Amino acid sequence: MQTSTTEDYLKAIFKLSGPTKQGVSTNSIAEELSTKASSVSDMVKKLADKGLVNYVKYQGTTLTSEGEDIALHVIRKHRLWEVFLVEKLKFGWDEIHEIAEQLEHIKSPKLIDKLDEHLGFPKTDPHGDPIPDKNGKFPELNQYKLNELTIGEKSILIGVSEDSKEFLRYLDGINLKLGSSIEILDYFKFDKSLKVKINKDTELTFSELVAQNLNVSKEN
Amino acid sequence: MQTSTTEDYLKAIFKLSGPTKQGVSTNSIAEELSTKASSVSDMVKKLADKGLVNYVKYQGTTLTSEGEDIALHVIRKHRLWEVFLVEKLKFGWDEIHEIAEQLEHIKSPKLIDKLDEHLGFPKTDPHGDPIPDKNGKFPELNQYKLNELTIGEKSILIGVSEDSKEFLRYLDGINLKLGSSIEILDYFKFDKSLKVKINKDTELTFSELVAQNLNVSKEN
DNA sequence: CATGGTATTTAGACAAGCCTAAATTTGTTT
DNA sequence: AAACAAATTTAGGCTTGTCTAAATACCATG
Repeated sequence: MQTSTTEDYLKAIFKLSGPTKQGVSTNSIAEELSTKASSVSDMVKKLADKGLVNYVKYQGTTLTSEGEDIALHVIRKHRLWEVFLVEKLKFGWDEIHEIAEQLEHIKSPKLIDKLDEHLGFPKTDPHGDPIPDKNGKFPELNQYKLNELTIGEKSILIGVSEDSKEFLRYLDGINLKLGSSIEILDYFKFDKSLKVKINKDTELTFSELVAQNLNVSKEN
Repeated sequence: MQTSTTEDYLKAIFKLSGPTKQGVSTNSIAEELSTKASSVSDMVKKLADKGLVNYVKYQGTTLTSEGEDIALHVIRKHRLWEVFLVEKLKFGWDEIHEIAEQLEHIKSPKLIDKLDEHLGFPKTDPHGDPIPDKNGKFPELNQYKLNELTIGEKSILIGVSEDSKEFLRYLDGINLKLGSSIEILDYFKFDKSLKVKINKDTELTFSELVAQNLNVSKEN
């Protein structure tokens, strides 16, 4: 059984790996977890000893399949608890993250299965993020964050995860609406920004932050 | 904010203090928490430094009012989660303790108040134990464990917390039924056993374990 | 291809809690 | 009152995960 710190590291590495499963830098893990690079260096060595990550000095970290499995189960728990907090306890969607950060570490497989049932086997959390099933498989949703797509894929905007006025005005300004098409032209690893073509005519660049908040369906 | 270890110590000391709020021995805390007396010695010193317990070497430990307040809030959380597990998730009453042991350490006052509301402000947990309110006050229930009474008090049996065949047959054997009267004649500190008079005619002795499982109303 | 800057790792410490073994206090028994 | 047993505390160490400071590796730029 893992400590909650171990679970936090695996979850952070999973999140930072992105869909391409690239190696994750020590510094990025440190930033994600609000800790120091030296602590991360120590820790990933220990995780590697336990077979949860692949780690080569100076070359970044990836999850092993066992590590990924644990990360997916933690994400499952986090997202199910978020559904509970919003649906049953009537929390606002902006208050639930840090509570779910704690609840996700509760150890009891039976608890989480019963919670899943109690909630009616939801497929997504209150932010629209997909909830892995008990085997760690994501449901087939045809709903993605734009930054989960790869170069060349075409998609349709079906929603946003952020509803601040600033963000929505920005989308207006570039003429991006629900139903607009978005094609990924290029991906810049350095800042994770995306070059895209929208509405089949306009090329522009999205920062990672913008891309994360655009929910799309892949076009077949 | 307290660590969950601190909360566990305070809860254990509260439980062991009993209604008389007697000083608690190092060894009894160690046993309650499945740890060693030397660890307890260390820890109560630290708790005393933080103002949560009164500790005099070789003379036992009591809670300060601040320590008691924390203990009562942990108990509140534990019992509310137990209600949730049984009422909402349909757990059996025998499976919930260790899950609640984890859930009781979740930090979020708002969470616990919303949970309380969601559950309809229950006054007792699935074992019949009273749930302190958000100020740490126990509800007035006129329902007690027999071992919470003091010498001289008279009571009526209204329920049992343990429903094994062995226990129920034992009660039959001494002619103790719902509605029977029980008067506390004496209390033996050494093994926490009670000398009682039942049905206004028969004197006998209950072990602590038996007394804990007899729920009574005080007679006015 | 040398050099400087950034990323990363190592070295050495620290706090929280736990342990075993040894010392000390308390309290009981004669 | 002495001596022994039980309870308790102290001493010294261990693990997990953290930190700062110093050393080292990588890489881009000139």
